[in-house]
Amino acid sequence: MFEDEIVKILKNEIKVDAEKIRSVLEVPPDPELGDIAFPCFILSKELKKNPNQIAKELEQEIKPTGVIERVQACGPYLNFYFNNKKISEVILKEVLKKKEEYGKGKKNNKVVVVEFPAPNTNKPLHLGHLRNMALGESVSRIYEFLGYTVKRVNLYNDRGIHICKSMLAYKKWGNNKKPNKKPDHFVGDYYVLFARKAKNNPKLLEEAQELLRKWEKGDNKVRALWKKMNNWAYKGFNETFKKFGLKKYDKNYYESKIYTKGKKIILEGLKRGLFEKDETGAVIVDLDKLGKKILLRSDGTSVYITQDIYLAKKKFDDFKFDKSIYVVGNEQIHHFKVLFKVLDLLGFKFAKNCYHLSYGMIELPEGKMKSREGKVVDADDLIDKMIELAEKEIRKRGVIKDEEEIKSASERIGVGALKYYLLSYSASKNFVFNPEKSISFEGETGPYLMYSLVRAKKIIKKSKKRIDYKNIDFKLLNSKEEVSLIKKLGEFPEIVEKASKTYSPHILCEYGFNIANLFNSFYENKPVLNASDENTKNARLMLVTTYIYVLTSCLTLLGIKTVKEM
RNA sequence: GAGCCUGUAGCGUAGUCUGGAUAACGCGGCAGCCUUCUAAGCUGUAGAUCGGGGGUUCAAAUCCCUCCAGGCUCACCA
Repeated sequence: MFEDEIVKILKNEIKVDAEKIRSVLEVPPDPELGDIAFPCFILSKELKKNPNQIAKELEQEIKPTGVIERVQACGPYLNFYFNNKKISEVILKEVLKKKEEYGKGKKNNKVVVVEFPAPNTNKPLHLGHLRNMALGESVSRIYEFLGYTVKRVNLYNDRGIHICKSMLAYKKWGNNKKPNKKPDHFVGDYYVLFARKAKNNPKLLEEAQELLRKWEKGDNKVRALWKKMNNWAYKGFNETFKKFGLKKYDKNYYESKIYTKGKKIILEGLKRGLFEKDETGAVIVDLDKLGKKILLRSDGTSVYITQDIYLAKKKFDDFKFDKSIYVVGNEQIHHFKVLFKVLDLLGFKFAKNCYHLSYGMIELPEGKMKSREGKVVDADDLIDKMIELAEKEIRKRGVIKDEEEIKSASERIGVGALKYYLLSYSASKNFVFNPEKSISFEGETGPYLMYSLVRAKKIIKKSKKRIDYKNIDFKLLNSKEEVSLIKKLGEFPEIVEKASKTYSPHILCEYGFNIANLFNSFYENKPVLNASDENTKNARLMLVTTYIYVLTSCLTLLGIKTVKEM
């Protein structure tokens, strides 16, 4: 926020371009050492002096101006100290003026398409989907916040042999029953049943394949069953999406509608000599380091990537996106490299704006999740368990009395804890999920941030009277608790920017925890309502108010809902 | 065989892109703090040869090489 001033000052003293100066500026490891440091190493070669001496000389020559109060050499570093009163004034006034808009980007005309979580319709969602959804939703919100128009899309893998398996099991043993439980779970049960029965009866797989052939021919009965079961799946998914706090999808794509498409694009590419035909008649592309890839089978039918090529173009036609983000697990890294390369070969300009946001797998202490064997952490079960645990904690504390409020707060706290947990890892990391130990409500967790917000809000609520923030004496906010919190609040806009550029919600998790942590120290040590005098009280109230705006924004970007009390 | 990802206190992670000051945070230990705005909180303390080994550099968790361990992937599965 204030680095420009330092760059300007240094530029007058040394012959290094602004860009370079800015890039080496850093935040000292200890606040005692100042706010911004300029390491003088880069000058020592050119000036043939040791950096300590350079720092000393610069210290003599530079006269503090503006928000800079003091310049001090410390070894090879030249440390700049801000005038706390001045930067407090700038930051707090800025937040208070913009309120929930603080850190927001100006509305631009750019469109970002985010695809997630692309489930199969033969079984319910699991923990992996929750990680996917938490990431997809958060990234969507971050881009929206920065002024982009975000289109959330989902792709349903609604056809294929796996779907036919659950269909067959239902046909054989379902007795035409209607779901007596959450409908996607009902469907999933038949998928597991199929796997169990097929273990001792290989003929079942043949039957499922026969079912798939009938489906492809458009057999009325098979299609009707397929529709019925898929609708159960969708109904169940939608409940989970809602419970997990996803915003509505702008568009759903269905594999059944596109799985034969894309052929035309490939054949045109073949005509233009981009691809070749092998001796069997299959269309292939040689991508050098990425290897070869079949684009059309020898019988002329599409493979998976064929429809993905079609879908990529369809998305572009539908939304004219400036960026298209695929939230998909890291086992498909190679697939997306190939996809984007082929799109590029085909001459689609949007190819370079496609991004695969890949994330690591979640394993259980006993090993990988296997849905066929029912060895999964089910999404709904986990969400429900979190909500239950949250409710237990709420009742233990007894702050909330109203039953409706308890229910609503349990949901928000349980889901908030889960989301924070899933988002706090860098996406690329695999991790082991331990149901007993993984998610807690204390320490660096979602509820920690939520609780800190509740305390802040309570202060404002209790203060009752409206405060005139025009006549605040900012030098009263001079304790280390206050100053460090204010400085951190000032970082919010750049933090959001960084999170968007690197598709990294975990940066916001960490930031939210940092400000909550600083606020809690402030809360512990600096009474607001019982401050020693009225001016101090008002200044602190202003700080609390701005904190509420920033933390609320931060939580919203993570997809975490807030509560009034807890 | 090749490519990509991961390896940081007992445990879980951030920091690696863009090299800089005593490697940061949470959990768990240990020692404290509720007559004062909600203790889902706060304070203090112990705990790390940053997977191993080389190299580059004034300076390496960070860059390069190499080895080890785990995961994922490599043309008609999705």
